Amino acid sequence: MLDIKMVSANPEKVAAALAKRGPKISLDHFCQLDKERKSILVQVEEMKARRNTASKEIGRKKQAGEDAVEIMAEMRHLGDEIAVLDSRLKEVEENLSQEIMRIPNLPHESVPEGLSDESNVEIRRWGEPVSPAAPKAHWDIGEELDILDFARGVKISGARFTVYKGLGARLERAVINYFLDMHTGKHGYREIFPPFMVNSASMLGTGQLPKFAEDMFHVDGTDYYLIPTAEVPVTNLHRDEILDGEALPIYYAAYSACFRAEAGAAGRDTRGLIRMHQFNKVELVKFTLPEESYDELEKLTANAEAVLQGLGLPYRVVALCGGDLGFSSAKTYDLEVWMPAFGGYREISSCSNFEDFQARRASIRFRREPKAKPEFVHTLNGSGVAVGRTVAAILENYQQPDGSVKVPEALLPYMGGVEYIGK
RNA sequence: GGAGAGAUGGCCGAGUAGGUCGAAGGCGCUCGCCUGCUAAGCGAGUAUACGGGCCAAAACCUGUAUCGAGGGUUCGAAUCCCUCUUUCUCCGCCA
Repeated sequence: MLDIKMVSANPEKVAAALAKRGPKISLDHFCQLDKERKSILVQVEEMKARRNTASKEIGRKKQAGEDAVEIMAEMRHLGDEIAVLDSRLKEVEENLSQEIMRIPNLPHESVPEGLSDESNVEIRRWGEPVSPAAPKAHWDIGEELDILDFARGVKISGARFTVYKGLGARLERAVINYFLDMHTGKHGYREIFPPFMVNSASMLGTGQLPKFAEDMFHVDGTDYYLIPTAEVPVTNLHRDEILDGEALPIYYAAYSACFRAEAGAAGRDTRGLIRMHQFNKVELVKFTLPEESYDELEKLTANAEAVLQGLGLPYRVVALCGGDLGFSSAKTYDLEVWMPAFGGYREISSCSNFEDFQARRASIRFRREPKAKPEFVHTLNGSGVAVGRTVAAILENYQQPDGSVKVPEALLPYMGGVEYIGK
């Protein structure tokens, strides 16, 4: 969330920055609530101050054996009035905090103008997209080789679930390990294996709640949600903490299964591994000094790119325009991998700098010096990268004329030396 | 799941017949003094949020709230009552 003080002091500036995201986001209601809150606060605090002095006076009188009945009666009235104002204040504050949580992050100045993904700007490409004459889609390859079983996924669970079998299951596991090993090795991230269910406070901390409840799976009768990404548990690791400035930046890499309801995606990507209710992902999360977060975003993106390069998968990097930017993000690069059967690039990673937007909501701070005032850290995260989509890309990019799939060299150690699937 | 005991400031730890307790004391930390350095010693200071004084900040002054969270009783609650969360110990169950 944004800083309430900052918004209320510069509503025009904030509105102008938000305009980049598209349809006007009105701040009028927010400003009005903020004003109301302050005026009630001034009144009620003055009344409480009076009550506090009077209460002390009563205590003093009683100890001195004097009569205090009159003041006590007076204070009873005042107490009633305070109660009324307090409850109104609470109501206003609740509305205000809902209102501030509804306002998205301000896009960074470098974010391209534009309202749809068509305005996203390609930054660079890596690798030569090569497609066989008649490329097969990964779901056909997977079924022909009997390593993906969509029909049985539907039977035992439902649409958007699949079963990996044999070398398919092994390939998925190999990719996970390859990613983790590269990030925790060469790239210097600390490995985290988080819970796959978190409480609502964590979901609020990273911004999935209150706005996006319908995108998640909730465990009935509990306060638990299935995580849509490891970003949630890993970023919340330091919720309500004050970190030592010396410890920054902190780099975490986490594998997790991810669960998404995909409400509103009916009919999209119904075949294959692209859009599942459950998928695997290795996520990169950083906590950094504010002045370093944009450098760190570049490095984070490069780290995500490195695994695609290591696998020899062609991809491109795209800077999201204002209209395509996620709610909490100030700037995002998407990595899109080449999918031969699709004949185009598909998103496989999203790397974002949230600046202090998540940190403020989750109260993640640091001190530059031991006695210095706490400041909010900047948080970043990026997929490093989506595993299911990577497997899909491998199947399509490494398909052979004889129907088999060549295993990328980097994965050989993880595949027990198997060089081809289906041979 | 059952029984019992806890949850206080950066840390440790007082504080239950409700009143001057934002909270003793200690440690740590900061600044100053002092001893030729160090150690010891002396003095002062040392929470956060949100308001107001000054709608340009900082500093300062001041108010309110905060002793796990929420609610209640009361003129007044760290202290009493209720609910919840959580930690520890024991029992049961389980991977």
